[in-house]
Amino acid sequence: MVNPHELRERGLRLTPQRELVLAAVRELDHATPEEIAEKVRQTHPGINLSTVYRNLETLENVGLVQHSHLGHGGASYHAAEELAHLHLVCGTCGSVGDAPIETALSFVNSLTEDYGFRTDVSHFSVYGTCSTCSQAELS
Amino acid sequence: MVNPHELRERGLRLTPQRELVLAAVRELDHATPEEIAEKVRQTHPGINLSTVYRNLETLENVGLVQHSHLGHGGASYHAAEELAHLHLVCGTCGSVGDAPIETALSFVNSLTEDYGFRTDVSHFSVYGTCSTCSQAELS
DNA sequence: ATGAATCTGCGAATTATTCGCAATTAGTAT
DNA sequence: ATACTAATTGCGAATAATTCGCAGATTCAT
Repeated sequence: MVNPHELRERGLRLTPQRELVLAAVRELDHATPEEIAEKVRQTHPGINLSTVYRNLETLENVGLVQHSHLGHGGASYHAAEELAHLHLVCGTCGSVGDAPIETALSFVNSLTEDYGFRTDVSHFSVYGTCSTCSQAELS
Repeated sequence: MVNPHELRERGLRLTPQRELVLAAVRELDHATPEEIAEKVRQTHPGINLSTVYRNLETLENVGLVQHSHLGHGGASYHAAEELAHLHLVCGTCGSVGDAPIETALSFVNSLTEDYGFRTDVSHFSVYGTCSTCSQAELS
């Protein structure tokens, strides 16, 4: 899951913790630091939460992982190579749906044209009500 | 600034703290609970931060105020009657720009059509890089 | 004026994240 | 292999933001 060279090439040391954090991010997809720590503990029970936070930051700095802000505000991490997509966060049930990034293309383009604002699509979140909860409201 | 009846009509008691919190939200526009407390303290020095939090929640429940999540995650409150607009949050300098809600209209519509997802535009945030920071990057 | 329910203040509890520091470890030079 | 330096880890404490419990105060209907 983790090629030692991808870390060394970016000037990072190869530690078991770091490799496991990266592997966990890749396996879990959109996980909180706490969830990532949980996953890592399956093979490395002693890992400290601070170490997870620090490695996430380090891995993000070298471009191997990214984070996005979903509903509540707590950051959620995913592998950089993962296809970027939109997050549809339901404020009622808390579910997070996905939509292809192309859906936002013309919207993103108009922000660039009109305001010079370059939207970071991977960091982008949409809040609202999912179809399930919308229907439940009617009854 | 605050008509007593708007609170009573919604089943809320009229307390100085509550009125001041609502007035502060209306004056400040997009303020954090801490900033709102600060404002209220100008006329009511003793107000407790918990009271501010509780009143914001109460006022939101009856539809007088709303909150949105900007950059970092901390909630920001504004009056419900305020014109809704998009927030363009710059991840580099932290500035928050505005754009008219119409910019997102077709985007919002396609989410509804394709996914049944009803986007809550007032809760909507766009992350990216503002034009100033974009230009600074080039040098 | 009285009473019940609502609010407030206060301090403690939570949750999420960061920090300082000493001990350990990885990678490099010998 | 050995030794050295800098990066990294674990740990516990520090912060920051928010929530909670509870006792006393206040609002509002009677």
